[in-house]
Amino acid sequence: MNEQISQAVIRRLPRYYRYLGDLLMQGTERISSNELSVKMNSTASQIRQDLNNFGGFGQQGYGYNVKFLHDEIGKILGLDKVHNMIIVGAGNLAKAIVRYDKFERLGFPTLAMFDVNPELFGKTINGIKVYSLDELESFVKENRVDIAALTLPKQNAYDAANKLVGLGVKSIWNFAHVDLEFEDEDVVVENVHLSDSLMQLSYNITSRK
Amino acid sequence: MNEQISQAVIRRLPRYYRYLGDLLMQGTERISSNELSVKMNSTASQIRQDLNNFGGFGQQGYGYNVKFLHDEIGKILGLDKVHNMIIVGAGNLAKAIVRYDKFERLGFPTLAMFDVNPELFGKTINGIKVYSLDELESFVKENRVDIAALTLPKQNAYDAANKLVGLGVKSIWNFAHVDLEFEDEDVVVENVHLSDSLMQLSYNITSRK
DNA sequence: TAGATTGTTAATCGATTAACAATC
DNA sequence: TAGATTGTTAATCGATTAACAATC
Repeated sequence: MNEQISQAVIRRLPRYYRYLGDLLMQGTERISSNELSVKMNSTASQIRQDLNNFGGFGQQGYGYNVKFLHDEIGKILGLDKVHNMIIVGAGNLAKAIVRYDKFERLGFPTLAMFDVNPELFGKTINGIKVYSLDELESFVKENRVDIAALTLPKQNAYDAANKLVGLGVKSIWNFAHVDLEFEDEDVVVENVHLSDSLMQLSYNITSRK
Repeated sequence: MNEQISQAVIRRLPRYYRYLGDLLMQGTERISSNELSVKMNSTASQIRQDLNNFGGFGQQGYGYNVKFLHDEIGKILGLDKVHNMIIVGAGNLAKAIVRYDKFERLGFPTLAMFDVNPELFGKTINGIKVYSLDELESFVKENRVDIAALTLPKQNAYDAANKLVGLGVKSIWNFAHVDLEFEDEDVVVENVHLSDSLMQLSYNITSRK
């Protein structure tokens, strides 16, 4: 798999996955790109183009088998594998993530949380233990950590991120309001910048007036 | 202001705002599009194009005045105005939002939270009171509510969203994993789909292998 | 076989980058 | 005035949409 697929396409995959999951639950067996495009408010053409980046999942004259396509997109997204997660920074956002069962169900269990605040050490949130940041190194060495969610303040995010990458963690789900960059080319970063999102909303409010 | 500006541009504005804010704090007075592009890992051309959608903020031979540009982008994003916010669904994510002072500092104070759980009624989180969802109507009528953050489960999100829009709330910051659509054309929705974000990360992990 | 719908190529549209004249 | 750097037009690149032959 080497023809680099654009992030525009990747960003749409979870949405396909969600709509197909809904259809599956409703017991729908097959769907055409056109029917799906109506539901999703997109175009049949885009759907077919997107899917054909990964292979021919449909059948002429029939459309797509919902269950099969759902499974295939799941595999493309790596949802057939378990990705162990740790959360660095045990604040409110961390709590929200660790209490949100859905991530675990999707194959992203949280193994542990880390913080600098000694009052939290040893406490558990939703059954997940909070460790001292000092224990990060030994923890990462003893456990397979696929993803580190960074939910700490801007100022501490850089150091934590570098430490994590130094320890071999290859992917970071970054909630801190900074742009992380690494020398190591195969570190993957996904940013969730809530204030950027809020500002975008604000712009769209303002521009409608 | 009518030449519709693309969301691709808008999505970059908060990032400009952040970098300019950092420069401001460092005491930098002026910056050229080229210097800024190096810092931001983008292109000088893109920066100039983006900014010129809104006006000529620079000066030939000089570059951009950091403070002036920062302020102007703030105004474009509507950060010179206060946007009152309520949070519907007083779960962990709601707590994270209401405890994150930054939003208030940016001009997005939270007025109140709403939930269905009677145990929460009357409680305050970070000084913000939790009301019953039944009180939503009277609250919205008595207070100016610019933004409603939706942090409740999928199943309840539709109803809450429709109720809000029916009451005249024009913009929704949607954390529920559904796509909201409204007849009212000037309702603005900004989605934060955390699981989509996580899946995108997962894809990028998988595709690097 | 006829009808439906995909997979895929071609056309269009929009966004990014390059180039350069205008101007501070 | 000379140098720097913008604002803006033109060129390129990439993503979306349209069209249609392939095929179930």
